[in-house]
Amino acid sequence: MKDLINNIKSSIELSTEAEAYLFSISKERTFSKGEVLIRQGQNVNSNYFVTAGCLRSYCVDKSGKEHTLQFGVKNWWISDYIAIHNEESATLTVECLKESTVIEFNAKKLNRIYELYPEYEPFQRNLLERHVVSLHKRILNQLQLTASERYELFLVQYPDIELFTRNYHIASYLGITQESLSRIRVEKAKK
Amino acid sequence: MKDLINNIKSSIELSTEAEAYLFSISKERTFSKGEVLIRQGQNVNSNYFVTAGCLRSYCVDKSGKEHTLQFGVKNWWISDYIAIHNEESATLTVECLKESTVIEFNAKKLNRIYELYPEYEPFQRNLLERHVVSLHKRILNQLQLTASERYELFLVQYPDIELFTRNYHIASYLGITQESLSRIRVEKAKK
DNA sequence: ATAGCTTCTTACCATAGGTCAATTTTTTCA
DNA sequence: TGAAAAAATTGACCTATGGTAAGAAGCTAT
Repeated sequence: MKDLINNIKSSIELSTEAEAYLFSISKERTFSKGEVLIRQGQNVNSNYFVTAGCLRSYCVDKSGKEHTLQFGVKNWWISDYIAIHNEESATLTVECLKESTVIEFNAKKLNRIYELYPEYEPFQRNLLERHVVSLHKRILNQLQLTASERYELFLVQYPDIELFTRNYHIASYLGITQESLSRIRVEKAKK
Repeated sequence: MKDLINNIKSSIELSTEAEAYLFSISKERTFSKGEVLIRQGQNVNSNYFVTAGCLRSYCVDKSGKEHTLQFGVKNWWISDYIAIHNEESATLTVECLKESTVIEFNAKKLNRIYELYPEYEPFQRNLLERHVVSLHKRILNQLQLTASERYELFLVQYPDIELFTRNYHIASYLGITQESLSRIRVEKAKK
């Protein structure tokens, strides 16, 4: 929880009251590899701030294939924002890829922080702006790069993630099959 | 400009002072087909709210291919948010696809509205949240749908856009070539 | 340590979509 | 309105990536 408070305080001034509120609506939790935090189809009540470990959010299409939307690593937030924003049940599943510690927020209560402590707004705005920028970049990369270029870039963006992800986690993030990723790795090793 | 004020007032309460500030940092402008509002490589000073018409933002890759990031239609904002947020020169070009009316904001001055009139924050937060949600959906669609499924979805999302876009505008948004889009249309017509 | 999973690799073939080039259609504007 | 330019279509061929299936390698739990 300290991690998050520091993270927030590095960009805005947070009153003791607001800090106390954040405490009161959250809970530090630890999940082990394979555990599911949010399950496609069920209600989404939580928004998670990752303090350690690695998680991912993905959806499963009609043919059963998984598609990874996001990896959640230290100091990132993860949840199903489509569901939260539209007040629908989850379109995504969030699962834990290695032992992780997160701060679980009640999404509805977190959303009330803006009325209660408007000082929090700039923090969230900055977060959302950065998120939009990274999504824009991801879309442009998907449009213009080949699979192996996307993989190279992925390795730069998430340097250690290969240590605790399965091949198909990465492949399904890049938009290719695990077999193709395997072939790409072989080609890369040849050089 | 009325359009925008109404748009804002439909979700938040806006003081007369804040309204006056918005007026003071913006200017209604009209662009005709083919005009460029922001050019890749140059400085980005503006953020545009579209009141009529249609624009698009795109980047050009090393091999000269264009990739459309976004279409800007009535009541949407368009600019190069990568450049604005990172304070870099433009990675995108924004061009006008048909005669359009926009409200041009000075991006830096618009950014000061949060200190001056914090009441504006919830409006922007809602906008950013919706934007994030639509980008998440777009990424998931790109990962799981075929080219022709993406085209069908596109037609639902932007019903009238085919009237004033070129084939390759749409193709480069969907991540295919214009030739492929042409073939997809032929197949669709056969049914 | 080893049985039993899960994941990864590899080989072969299939296919969606890309490339190039010629032709037709549409748009633009003098 | 009609010539020139731009865009769209089409055909022949190509390539990156997918699908399937079998075997190899890695984990996990007793």
